[in-house]
Amino acid sequence: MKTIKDVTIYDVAEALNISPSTVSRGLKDHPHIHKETKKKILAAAKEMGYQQNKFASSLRKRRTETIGVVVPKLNSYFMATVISGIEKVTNKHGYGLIISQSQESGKQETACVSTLFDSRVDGILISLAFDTKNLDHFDKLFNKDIPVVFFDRVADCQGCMSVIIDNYKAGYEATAHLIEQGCKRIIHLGGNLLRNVYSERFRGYRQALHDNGIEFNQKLVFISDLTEQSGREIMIRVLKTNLQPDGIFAANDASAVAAILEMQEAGVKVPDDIAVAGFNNEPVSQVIRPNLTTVNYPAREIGEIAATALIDKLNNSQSINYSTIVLKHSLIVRQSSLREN
Amino acid sequence: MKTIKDVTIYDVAEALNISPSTVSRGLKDHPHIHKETKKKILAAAKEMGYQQNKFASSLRKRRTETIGVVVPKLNSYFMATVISGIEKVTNKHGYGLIISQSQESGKQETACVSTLFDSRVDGILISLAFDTKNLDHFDKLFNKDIPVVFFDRVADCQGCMSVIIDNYKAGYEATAHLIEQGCKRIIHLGGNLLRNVYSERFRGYRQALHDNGIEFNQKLVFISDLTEQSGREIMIRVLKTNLQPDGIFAANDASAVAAILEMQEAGVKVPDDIAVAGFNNEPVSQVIRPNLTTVNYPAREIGEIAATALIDKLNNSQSINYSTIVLKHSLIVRQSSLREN
DNA sequence: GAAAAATATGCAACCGATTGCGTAATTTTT
DNA sequence: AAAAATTACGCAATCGGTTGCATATTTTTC
Repeated sequence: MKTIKDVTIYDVAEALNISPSTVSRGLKDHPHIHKETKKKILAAAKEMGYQQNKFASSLRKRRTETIGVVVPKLNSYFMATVISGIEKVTNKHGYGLIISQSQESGKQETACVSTLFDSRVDGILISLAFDTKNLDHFDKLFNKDIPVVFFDRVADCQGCMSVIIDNYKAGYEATAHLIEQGCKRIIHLGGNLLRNVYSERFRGYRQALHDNGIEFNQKLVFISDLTEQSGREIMIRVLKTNLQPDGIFAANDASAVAAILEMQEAGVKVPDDIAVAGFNNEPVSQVIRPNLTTVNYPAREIGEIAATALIDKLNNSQSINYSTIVLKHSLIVRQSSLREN
Repeated sequence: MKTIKDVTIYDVAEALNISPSTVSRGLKDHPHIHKETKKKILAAAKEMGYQQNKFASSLRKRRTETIGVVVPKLNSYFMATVISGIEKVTNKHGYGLIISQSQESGKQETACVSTLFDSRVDGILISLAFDTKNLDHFDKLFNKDIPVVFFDRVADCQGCMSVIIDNYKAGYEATAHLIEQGCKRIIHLGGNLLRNVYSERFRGYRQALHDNGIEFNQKLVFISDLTEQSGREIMIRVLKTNLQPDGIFAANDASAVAAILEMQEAGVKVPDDIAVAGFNNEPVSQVIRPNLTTVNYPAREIGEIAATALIDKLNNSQSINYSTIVLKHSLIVRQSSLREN
């Protein structure tokens, strides 16, 4: 066994002939320690290869300097980018990150939150699973005043923060744009309406129809898990009916792309027969021909801001308790919806 | 302040009128504890809402039950999928995960490893940055017998494990396939040759040329960072020269897709004028028209296996010390390289 | 120049789980 | 029935940093 003994503050204290408490305080720049003493401590610590033991510290301080993250799925461009943003911020502030996936299942989500709780994370960043119905699994956290920041797929709950975009407005804009291009029978490919992002986009869709004197038709709305698979299946079904859509507003790019591919195979022309708009501005939107009109979603910023908000809260519990941060989005118009006028 | 006191083994011990050590042992199924006693302990612990304090445990056991992960970039489909696989395994075994990004920089990588070391992770999973030149930054870990498992972008070092695919063979197969389709002047879009994955793919490319009596031409090789951006720029340059390529073997899908898009804009026909093969089988390969021929890379499996190997090593340090695990890949032939014969 | 205040350092009790060793109770062996 | 082995449990030290309070030293105040 090669378990080399680590250097502790006791070793440093002994080397300098001072007490461990002074070393501890010196290391963290405590105001009561003399400048010269601090210098000596820092120098000795460095030379001896001292390395703080975080457990001892956590044990005593009752803080782990670790943040838990729960996302529905890791392997989407959007989520990976959000996490990339989170990591950047937390890393800069010396926090560790524990990442887990709910796999779009409320049950799994409960398990993830529970595990993070058991790991005593200082706070949690979360985007809800498809079928999460209530927030009971957060009670443990609330009871212990562990802050929770929701991003993207958020929930109403008092005292916790949310980082989102205005999904209603974005849905409205996308739909209005399609209408402007002459669409009158617009299909909506939506996600589970339990989730704010999807219900809001849907609401925007309906309102845009209404404001432009188009009657809402429930038959044109398809709710699914928004996977490529589902997009294809729905499109196959649609093309067999006589719904005769002339536009599609999809709640994500994956299903929009799937729909386009399926239409092209069936000989339907995009955008002339059917114009399409997606959501998220994933890279694939610029690969598909015609390029996909979509809503730009500031993924990295969402991650950065959510993480910053959480850390802020942790460092300064009486900080401003804003409940919601809304980031800017923008409609990116590309060929998939642009018709010659 | 609402810092509610946690339930400890002392509380449980007191409630049952036994000693804390017995509670501790009972909780982890120690063989010296009576069955009935264990039952009582478990029941009481559950009822009282006992929750293990991992720091106290880590402090004493000198283990964190946490694994560090370093990847070049998080926001690629490939990496996100690998991590998804890692998370699945580590989560099942009760390990936490600390994820960090080197951003393809050796310097950043050193910082990441150092931070993970300071966090006392039990082991590390890593895929090397583009320009990592040596393994000095792992010395700390080696000195303390902290196991390191490399995946995808690996390095030679004694005593550590690697999880990869046979990149040489894959490169060979992709190139041979293009040759079979009649290509004679095949461009190679490669990555930094410091990294095994790219040098091996390149080696496969050369060998396939050689075995088919085609002379290697350095002018047809373009080394870059393999971003979409680079792919486009290189292609623009190529189309201005009189290199007259009739095939492209790209070391990843992103650059292959970029090349195709650029060619299509220039009126070059894929695959008839130039046939294309990529690498990784990212989702985008099935969106681009024509669909991209590529090498299927078992990303999730790589993550799962690397994590399993590491945990195995942690739980059983005298476990079999295989140095390398090679997973199966497969060439997926699609329209981008298929010509009418 | 004595009292008060400010500055600098040390003492020792934590935080909560783990574990080597000792002891008591029970069972097995001879 | 005595000795040995096994089983079940408790004692108390330990992991290493933190922090309230006490003490020592220096500076400021009147």
